[in-house]
Amino acid sequence: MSNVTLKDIAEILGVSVTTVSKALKDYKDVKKETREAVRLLAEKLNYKPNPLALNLRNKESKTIGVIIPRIDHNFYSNVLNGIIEEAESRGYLVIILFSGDSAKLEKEQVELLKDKRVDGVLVAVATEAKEVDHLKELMRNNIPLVLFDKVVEDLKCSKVSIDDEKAAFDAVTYLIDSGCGHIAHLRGPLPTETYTNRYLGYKKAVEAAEIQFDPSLVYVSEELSFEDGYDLAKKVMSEHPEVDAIFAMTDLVAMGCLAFCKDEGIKVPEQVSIMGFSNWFMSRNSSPKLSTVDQPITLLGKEATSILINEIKEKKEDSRSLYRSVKLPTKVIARETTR
Amino acid sequence: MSNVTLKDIAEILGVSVTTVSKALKDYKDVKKETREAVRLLAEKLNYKPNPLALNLRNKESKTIGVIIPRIDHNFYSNVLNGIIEEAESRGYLVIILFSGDSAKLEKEQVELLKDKRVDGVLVAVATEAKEVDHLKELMRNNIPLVLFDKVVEDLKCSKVSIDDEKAAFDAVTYLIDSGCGHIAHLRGPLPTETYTNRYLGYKKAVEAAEIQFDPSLVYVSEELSFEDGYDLAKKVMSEHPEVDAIFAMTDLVAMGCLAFCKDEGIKVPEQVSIMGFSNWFMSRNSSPKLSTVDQPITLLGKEATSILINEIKEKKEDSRSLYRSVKLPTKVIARETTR
DNA sequence: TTGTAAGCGTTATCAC
DNA sequence: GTGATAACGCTTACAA
Repeated sequence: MSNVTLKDIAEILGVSVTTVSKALKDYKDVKKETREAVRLLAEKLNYKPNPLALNLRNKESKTIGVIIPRIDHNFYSNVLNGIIEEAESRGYLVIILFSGDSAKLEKEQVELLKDKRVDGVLVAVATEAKEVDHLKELMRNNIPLVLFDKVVEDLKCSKVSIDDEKAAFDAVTYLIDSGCGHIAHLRGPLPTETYTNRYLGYKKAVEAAEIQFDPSLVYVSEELSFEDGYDLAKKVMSEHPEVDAIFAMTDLVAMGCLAFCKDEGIKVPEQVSIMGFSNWFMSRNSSPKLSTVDQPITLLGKEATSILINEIKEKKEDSRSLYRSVKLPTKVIARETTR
Repeated sequence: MSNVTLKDIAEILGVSVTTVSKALKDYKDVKKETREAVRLLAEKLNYKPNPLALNLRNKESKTIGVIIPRIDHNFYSNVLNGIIEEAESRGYLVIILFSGDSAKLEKEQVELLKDKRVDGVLVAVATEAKEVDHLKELMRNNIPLVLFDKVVEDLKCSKVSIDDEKAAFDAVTYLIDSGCGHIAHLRGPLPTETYTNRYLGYKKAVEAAEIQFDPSLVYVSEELSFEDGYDLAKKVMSEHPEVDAIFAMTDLVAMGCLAFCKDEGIKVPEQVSIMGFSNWFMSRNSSPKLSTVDQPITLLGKEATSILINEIKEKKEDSRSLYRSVKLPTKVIARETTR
């Protein structure tokens, strides 16, 4: 059986609880033999300190909370991978809650975590979350907070995200360098910063190459779905037959484009290059294999967690440092849908 | 600010902590006015009981632990969806740990959860886990345990899984009913029960239709990858040109088969029907759209969690009931790769 | 070198 | 009606 307490050990050995506690923590003021005896018995009884008691005494839970919009999405499950690994290796447990991309639910989850006394919180803010009062409230309560993925600029806390603008810039520059001059861009819904940044990168790359920027080459996919990609590719090709490259803001949409081209007998990449975004594992399984942009997703989770835990430690030592803002670099993966 | 305690309220009101506690819990033996006053102030100060203290007192953590092989896999992230939702709605938080399909790591994670005093544990056992001593140890410690997905038969605890055998039986029967008589089966690696059950379902369906069972029509995919599907389809068609249907144990492999057929100009489903398994979201995005078997994955998570929490409650009341063993039913989704 | 006592926040028990 | 006390398991001044 388990659940051995200090008291149990103390009673068996006929010493006080204090002594047992000290012996186990290598206090110098306990006699060698006593210490040995205690350790031996503790080992034998498989003593493990009760974290519930420690939590209460130390006013910490050794737990961090994570709020993400959803989990059935490759991006977030990979981030979680990094978060959980990093947290575990540093002695923290992770509690996961979903916001379902609803500002209201996000607020409730923050509340729940606060009430549960987690030591710190990691949030990928909901798409529709404009208000950040609940996050400010967290900080007012002196609970370390780190934002990741979707980031709110005017909130004074650490942030970790992908450098979407540069990623898109690099991807489009790659297309241009490979000889494409009429590049269409399929972007995501407007209010989302991620997609706006990718769009901005596209625009800058085009302009940097001294190609006239043509707004009519930018299309919006609302659903970010395979079907959207298929339909939009059709639209692009009929409205702009001169197009020789499509840069889609996510792989699934790019694969829709690819399917359309195959169905229409449009040669990829000879006639039209296709560049995706995310390096989703399925992108390796298309034929031709999709070129895309790789994001260090797991690293994103690790990094955010590492910063958060550092802030938790700093808080305990009253040595608060400046908030960090990290943008992780990406890499263009040229496979077979680009020249 | 937060972190208001009973003591704070008591001091302000000039009553004892006991009275405050009672007032807040609707004890009948506290005067109406006192109760009102306490509640009002508690509300105003936004008092929230400190769960760390409650945990210690009640010897429970209101937390359940989950061990899964990995998270970057559609199946497990969907299960987690169900687990977290159900747990949250019943007042429990969820801690997630990975086994990486390693028996050794799984053992360590179980240990960690035990030390952390979670109230119950949910495990999808690692593929290579043959030994279950660590799980037995949990039960010896009287910590409720529910197994899900991969299940170990000779362990006395509740289990929730998909009825793989019946699912495969139904899928293959569908193929037979649609006129296929030479059905190849692509199964997963041998020691895994899931794949063996699907294989058994395939075999039974064939035999039930009085078709001579031919072991050479069964192929093993070690990697469960798209490429495996592609290569295996090639092998099947060259070794058994008479084959008019392929039943693959997972959608990704089925999509590999489909890609091979397309490349070779084999008409699907006219010449060869293809049936996948899992109803992975991408299966809707192939052309033709993949027929498959839908599994109630999120429900699996919900169900396992519900049973676990019930057992936790029963344990508190010393009213242990029998272990439940649930097999969730599946559904054949006939799309365009079957007749 | 060892032990006593207080405290973390809560609640159940028993006096008053 | 109300409150003092003990207890959950652990740590740490402070005494002895």
